Amino acid sequence: MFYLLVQKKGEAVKLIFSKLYNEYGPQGWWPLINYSGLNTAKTGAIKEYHPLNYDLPKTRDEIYEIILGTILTQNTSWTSAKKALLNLNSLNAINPEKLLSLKDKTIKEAIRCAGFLNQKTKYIKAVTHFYISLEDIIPTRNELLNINGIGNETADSILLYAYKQPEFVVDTYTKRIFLYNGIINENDNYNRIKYLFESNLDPEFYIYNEYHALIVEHAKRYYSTKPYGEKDPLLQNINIGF
DNA sequence: AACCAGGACGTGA
DNA sequence: TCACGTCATGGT
Repeated sequence: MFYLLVQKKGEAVKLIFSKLYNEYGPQGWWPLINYSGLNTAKTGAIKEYHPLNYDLPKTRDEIYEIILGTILTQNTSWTSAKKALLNLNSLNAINPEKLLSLKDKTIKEAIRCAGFLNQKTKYIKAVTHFYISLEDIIPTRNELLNINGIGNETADSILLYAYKQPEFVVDTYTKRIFLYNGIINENDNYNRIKYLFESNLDPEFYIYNEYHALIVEHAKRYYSTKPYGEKDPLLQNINIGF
């Protein structure tokens, strides 16, 4: 009885991935300003997304840029977070040592546009000290969670997108889509939802990468204004038979 | 004018 | 564990 339900939820997880991928294609996450390789971006130019290129990030500063981005975009639109990153970039501060050489006030003004400037400045400095101490080692999830400012989603985002580790990222959009479609419950916590995905997908980082990015793309279209999901043309009635 | 944005922390049950 | 208030700014 329960087993059948679990199995159907697992099938839905797989089915929704293929539907989203067929609809939107590869998403090219995590966005990077001026990433290494390929063409020429001048200062301020943004190539940002890089579909089907799973080699990024390559450099130490590109990894660092993603870590900065995961904190800057907490409860904030990517548009705002990106502006903050561009401000930091114009200070040459998308580099851990350079960032720590800045005064708090300078950092705060640079990231003001992304909101929560006081706590995000603390968070960024904390993770930067940790990042320098790592010296090219891949951090563990618990190490990340012990840093002030890094919770479940940010830890998984860093592991998945900065370090290519197969850790599924669960965000508010994920909860919204899968709750609306009857695949999770209101009271399912972060790790339970994470397990639903990880136990039904091949543990490949590029699959988790695309799935989370596709969820965000789809949710921005149909799950941002209430009533959430009502106009979703793709997943409507996907839960029939549960 | 209220609501939302690619959340996390501190507190008190 | 878990619900709740708080953190800040920008766009719709």
